Amino acid sequence: MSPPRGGIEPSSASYVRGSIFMAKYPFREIEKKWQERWERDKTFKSVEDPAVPREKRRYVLDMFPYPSGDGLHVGHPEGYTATDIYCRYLRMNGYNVLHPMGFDAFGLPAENHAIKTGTHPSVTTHASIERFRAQIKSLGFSYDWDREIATCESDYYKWTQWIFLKLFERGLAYESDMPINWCPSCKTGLANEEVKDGACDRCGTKVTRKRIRQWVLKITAYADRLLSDLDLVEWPEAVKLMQRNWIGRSEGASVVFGIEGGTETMEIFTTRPDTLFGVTYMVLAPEHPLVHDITTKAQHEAVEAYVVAAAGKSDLERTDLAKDKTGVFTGAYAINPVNGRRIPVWISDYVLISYGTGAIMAVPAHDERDWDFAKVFGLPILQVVAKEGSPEAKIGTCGDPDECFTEEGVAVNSGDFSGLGTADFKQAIVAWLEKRGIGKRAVNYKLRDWLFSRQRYWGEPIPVVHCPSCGIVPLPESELPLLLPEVKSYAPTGTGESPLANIPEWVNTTCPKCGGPAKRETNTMPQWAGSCWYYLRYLDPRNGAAFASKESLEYWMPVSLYVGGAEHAVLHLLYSRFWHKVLFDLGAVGTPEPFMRLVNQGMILGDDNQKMSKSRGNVVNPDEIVREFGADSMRVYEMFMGPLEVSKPWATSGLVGVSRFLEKVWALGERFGEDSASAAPPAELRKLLHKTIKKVTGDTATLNFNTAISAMMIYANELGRLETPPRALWEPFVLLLAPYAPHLAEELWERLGSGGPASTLARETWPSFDEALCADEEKEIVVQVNGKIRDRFVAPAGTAEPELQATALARPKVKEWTDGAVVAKVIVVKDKLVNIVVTKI
RNA sequence: GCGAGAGUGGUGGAAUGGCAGACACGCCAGACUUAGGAUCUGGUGCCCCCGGGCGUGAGGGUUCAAGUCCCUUCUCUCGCACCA
Repeated sequence: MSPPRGGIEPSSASYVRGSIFMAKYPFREIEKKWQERWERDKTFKSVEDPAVPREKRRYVLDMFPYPSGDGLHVGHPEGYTATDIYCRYLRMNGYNVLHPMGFDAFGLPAENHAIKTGTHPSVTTHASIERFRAQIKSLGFSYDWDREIATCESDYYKWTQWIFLKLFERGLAYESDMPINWCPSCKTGLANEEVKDGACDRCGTKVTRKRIRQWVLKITAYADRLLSDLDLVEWPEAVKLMQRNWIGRSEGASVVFGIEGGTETMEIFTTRPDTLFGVTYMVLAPEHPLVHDITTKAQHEAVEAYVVAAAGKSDLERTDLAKDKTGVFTGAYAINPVNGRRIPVWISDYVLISYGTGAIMAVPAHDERDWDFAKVFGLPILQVVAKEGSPEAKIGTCGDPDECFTEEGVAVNSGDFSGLGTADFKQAIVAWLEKRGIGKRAVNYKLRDWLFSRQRYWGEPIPVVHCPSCGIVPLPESELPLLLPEVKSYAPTGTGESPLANIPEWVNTTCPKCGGPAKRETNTMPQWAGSCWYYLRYLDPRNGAAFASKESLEYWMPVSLYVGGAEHAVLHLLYSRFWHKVLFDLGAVGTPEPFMRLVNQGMILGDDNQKMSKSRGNVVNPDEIVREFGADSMRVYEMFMGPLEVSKPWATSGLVGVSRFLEKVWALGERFGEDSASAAPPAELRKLLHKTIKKVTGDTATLNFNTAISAMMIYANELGRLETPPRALWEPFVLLLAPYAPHLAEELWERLGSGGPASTLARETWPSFDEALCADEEKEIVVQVNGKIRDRFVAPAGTAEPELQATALARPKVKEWTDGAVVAKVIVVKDKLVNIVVTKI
């Protein structure tokens, strides 16, 4: 292939129609050629070679995409490019690398599109997958495509269903008919994690409350391990913190209060058992079962009205912090176990039925929310904690407080406990309560069980049947996969029933246990189900007997590096960890955590610094970029924009700069000729080469791609100054560039005559550097007087401090600043600087 | 409100406590050119009496030396938000 030089005819393949831009190098031919060759030769196929020691294996994973109808946007390739560069770098360093790609293919967008257009979601999903795959391939990523998976394929979701059965067997999947978050637009229930600011995370519609039968996964049973095992993984602290906050562990005590004149008792959870003497009222959530039992006749009507009103409110209305507290007195009184005091029991929607016991002891003096409530209803406020060292703390008693004090301090007005510090009091009172059997140490979590069923069509059917005589019966494993049936209408019913409920021939079945007539479960699984374990299927994607063989699990797991967007910090990453731990307990996987290291790539914003969106009209289409500038330019630009982890705006002008760099490299390759082989490399450039190898090696290994590219640009610029680049300076550079611009590098490598038609540089040895050559023989020494730079001179590297000091002090320019002053101190930093501290006379 | 992160030229961004602004875009000047989002060379933080002075959101502090460490404060982004 002889590239055109100078003028290019419009008919040339390098001419891009609709653009006045003309490439100097034929990236389109080059990229096509190498992509075809990699595919033909299966260059990036991963094999479990037992000869490769464990420390030379890496599993590098991208968060797989949901193939939407819109195709890829420029944000997708950012993470994919990062992992691809890293994988190519690892292979050149002798690692055996597993780097797969697949598709998260069940989900609502395809189903909604199907309803609108009448095309089956399976058809649109497969079309989208085709499109995504082609787009991803156009960027030249080194995936092992033989391991591609799609979560909507029955040989994949067979194992999603299998894992569900395991969860069910272990009592981790159960039915419930609690009120749930319901999205009226998506017409399905949502998990807590899918609700953001009271709205559906997907479509933004305000969620309502609905009571329907649901499948729920007992993720709370793993709360403690999900929390503590965060210490095992190398993840961004921000993500760990988000998960810790989401799990929300809090330690305290549960305390039982008796009800006056009755046998009922009321259990509450508190993190401040040291404030028990300050309880002036109690509050039950409106849904609390005790409400009906203890409400007095006189209060019955008011209470009933409040309960009905609360039930009709959305969570958002109930949890709006700005609104005033509301509530109703039940007429009942509880007895404070620590002092026998009689305290009124109220109901209010500021107490949540789903946390703790759904009931609280109210200590208005030391809790903002109780304070607000007490102020609204004129309830007494009794201070029982005083600031350490305050006069109240000393005398152990005090008057009415005029503000709420929520910090720790010293107990007052607390009987024998007065004078104790908060921490000591907590220990003492828990012991006191435990001795009397009316309370104990307790731990509570914000984390709720995971609402797992969706009232929609395009998802994995839940593999259980409902039998009138046997109850809920799981399908035997041999009946998996339970296929998603073809339907004529997959429109959601909106009633809380899945469209599957309308297919009698599918719903009506026989009970696997008793053989009698039974009905299939008609809810489907949420989109998260398939993505919970896909990283395991890549290990052994065609295995019909297990989700993955023991050998493949043992060979590759855990994932060494996982790259994806921060939006999954809680959702996918928490769910996935949960399933993995269940599989670990089953002995099905060998590691407690799936993803050892996690990196979140930053978002690529539009050139207006706003989130890319169709409505803003600032979306950049990667296809156009690849067509006009080539995949290599796209890859290198996305990595050159800035650090991987931060958000940064797209600027096509910046892309042009990168494109020019690659063109310069191509032109350098053109200049490389016969005489290059023997040309002696200039010493300075040889040093620069070794410095560049060192910099690019270090920066690639640590994913600091932007500075690695900068180093390569500097080197290419210097190399460009030479008449003919010597081979010894050129070859290693081509290898350094290879992970970043693989198509261009392969072509240049081939032109170097390095191999036959089947060859590739994908497994060539990464260049090494000579540390001695990276060091400068001469150093520029900066001379400061009182911290300001006044002069500089060159000294041999390693010159001793006293010598540097003497040289600096003798410099005429320095003397101008030190004359007529007393040199108080001289600081010398070897190879760097001399700072002369003077005091004026 | 609570928690986390970030503020550096006209722009994206570089800087183990030791030359602030690498690299790139843009801009200016020149060269080459029928032409150009082409190429090459040089310049480009601000002010200036051309000696120098000032500069990393603002204000303080530690240090011989601070973009970097500490305190205060402002702004922006993200997460959580009556979880007792």
